[in-house]
Amino acid sequence: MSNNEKKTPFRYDPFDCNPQGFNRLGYNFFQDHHQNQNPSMYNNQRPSPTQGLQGFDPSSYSMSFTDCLHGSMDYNTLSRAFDISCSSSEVISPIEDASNNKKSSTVHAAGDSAGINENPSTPNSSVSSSSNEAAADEDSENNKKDKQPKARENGDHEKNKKAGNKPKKEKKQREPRFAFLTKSEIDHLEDGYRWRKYGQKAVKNSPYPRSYYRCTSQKCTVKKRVERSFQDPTIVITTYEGQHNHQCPATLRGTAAGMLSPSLFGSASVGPSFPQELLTQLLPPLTNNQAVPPAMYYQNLVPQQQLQVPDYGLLQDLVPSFIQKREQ
DNA sequence: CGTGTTTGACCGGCGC
DNA sequence: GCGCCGGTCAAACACG
Repeated sequence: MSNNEKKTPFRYDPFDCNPQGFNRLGYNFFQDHHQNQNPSMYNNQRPSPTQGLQGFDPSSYSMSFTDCLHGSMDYNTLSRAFDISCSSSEVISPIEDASNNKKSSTVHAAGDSAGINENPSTPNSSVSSSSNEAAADEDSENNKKDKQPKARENGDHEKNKKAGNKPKKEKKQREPRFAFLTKSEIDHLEDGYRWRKYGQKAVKNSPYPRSYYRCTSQKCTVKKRVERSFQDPTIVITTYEGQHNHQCPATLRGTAAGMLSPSLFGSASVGPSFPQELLTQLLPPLTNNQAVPPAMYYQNLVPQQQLQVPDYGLLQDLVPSFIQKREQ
């Protein structure tokens, strides 16, 4: 119910461009890379609690992220940018897709710390992750269930599920996913797009349910999941899947999103006026098949001091994998 | 009436 | 084979 927004005092006002508005939300991001198929990455060394955004210099990202904004980078490039960034900031870390396989879902979702227990906490308040199925994990991913019944997504889903028609496992490329950890009291954050909730499920080992949203725009298959970290209820985990193939409604309306010029993403301009909710509006339309993790924007925009999550297993689970990837 | 939410049922993968 | 679980569907419902 969109009433969540009404309830929370932290409701973001897109027009509120003051720094405080920005600071209301602490966030970071994690990237759930599908290419990281090695489950062990979750279990291995964890970054020290002092790692994370410490020393993170947003300005170092400006180039890459600006490019991202313009959709001029491919995912590999982005990844490289991430790696570079990581090397200097130790912030970003690719992680397995949070939901494409059970392993990872247990990881980031709430609570099932099974498999990834001890994790030095990261000082960051938020983490984001993205996954790019197209990138590298075809094998395992494709063999796994394609939860989103392809047929359904394509429209002819009518009675398929009942009919039990199994059009054999066709290779399915899943949409890239980008997850965000947001410190917010709002469950469903405004991001400029319109979403329709199509499901809600209880999350194992978590008192907080997970909500499933789908972009209401026709032919836009973007979905997002929203759940709350059970370890730190103030953290909302939003996972986007896919990219919008249309303009952001808010942008079209000439709202705040329209004010957000990509140039503002320059390091110097990383304005406090960029609330998390708006960031996704800046995502370029699906002009190519590259994944452009909004997370990067977040990363670029979020001053580390805003990241203030004290404890959250989620992040702990997510960040380490980044580190490892970087070290590979 | 259009739009969005709720919620139980269903599907399919996975582990045992 | 069975149960668990994540994800989705779709009817019913709520709301403006």
